[in-house]
Amino acid sequence: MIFAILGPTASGKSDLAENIAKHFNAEVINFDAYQVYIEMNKGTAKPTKEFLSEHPNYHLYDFRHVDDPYNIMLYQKDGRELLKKYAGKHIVLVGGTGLYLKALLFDFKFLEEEKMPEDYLSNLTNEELYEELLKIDEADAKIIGPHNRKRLIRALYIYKIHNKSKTELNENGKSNLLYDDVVFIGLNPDRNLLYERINKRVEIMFEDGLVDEVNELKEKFPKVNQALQAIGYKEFFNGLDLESTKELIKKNTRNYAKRQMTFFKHQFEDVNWFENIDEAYEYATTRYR
RNA sequence: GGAGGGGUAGCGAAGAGGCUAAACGCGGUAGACUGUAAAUCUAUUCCUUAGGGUUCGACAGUUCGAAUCUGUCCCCCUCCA
Repeated sequence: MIFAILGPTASGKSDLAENIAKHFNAEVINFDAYQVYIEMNKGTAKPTKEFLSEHPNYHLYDFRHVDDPYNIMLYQKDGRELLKKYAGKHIVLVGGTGLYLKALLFDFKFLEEEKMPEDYLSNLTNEELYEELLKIDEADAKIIGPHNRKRLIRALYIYKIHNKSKTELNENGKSNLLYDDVVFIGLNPDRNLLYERINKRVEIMFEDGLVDEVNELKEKFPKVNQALQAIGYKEFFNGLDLESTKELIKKNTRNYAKRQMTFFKHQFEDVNWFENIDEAYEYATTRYR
């Protein structure tokens, strides 16, 4: 069985995964875009290094340096290799990056490509980018909208290097589930409760030394920017005092949790939703063996 | 006690007779999503059975018409005593 555990941040996914993995003696594979980085610990709520070293069945955590950015294609490749390797065993997938999970389990195809230059099309205005994409791929342009600069540029870059529009390219990789033994288990705690837990968690991150970790990161990797877009890190660059920074992190995390729910609710079918981890655990362990 | 300034939607804040259910920001809610995804972007936010109904500290006025003008009252802030 492949148990895919999804839900917003601070919903209890990690605990649930740990319990289910223990019960089934399963391999655990992460699908969280930021827990892959070695230098990011406190702010990502990653399992501790001690825990990971004692649990060799945990995969795709803490293995990548922040100056060597990871991406969805690499994730898909690494993840699928692991799924193949442990095909005979129970597997637990946990994480918060819905798109990574989709790319792993569904029929998404990624072509080899050069990294997009940082300043690609930076001379064009949003309107010009939008007009350009409308000509090439009207459907995608309409989905992206005229203000979503980052994704407009990406769509145009795809066309430039692959000579096909995003819509054309995605045709061969529709939303077909590639594995037939996947059980989706979703955690959806009461919103107020979730927000309380998020607030509390951020407090604990600060107590645990998040500030030191961020300072160290800034010092060691002054040029890294991808990793520092993460919530719990980017807020330290706003020139705010510590208390305001903390409140901003709480707010951004709450907003993020909401976005995660939207993605999981709408991008995955056949999810068994639970309000708390006990019900979810009960479901997983009594229904499957 | 004296002199000023102010009370506007969940919060901050514009508006100084009709174009105002009230700009804008924040927060909230809903949504989009195929290579930066903890990213990026969109919609909505007084109530509503969608026809309307109640709003700008309270009450009473002026006016065809008031958040905007007048009076009284209640709060808040600053300065002088």
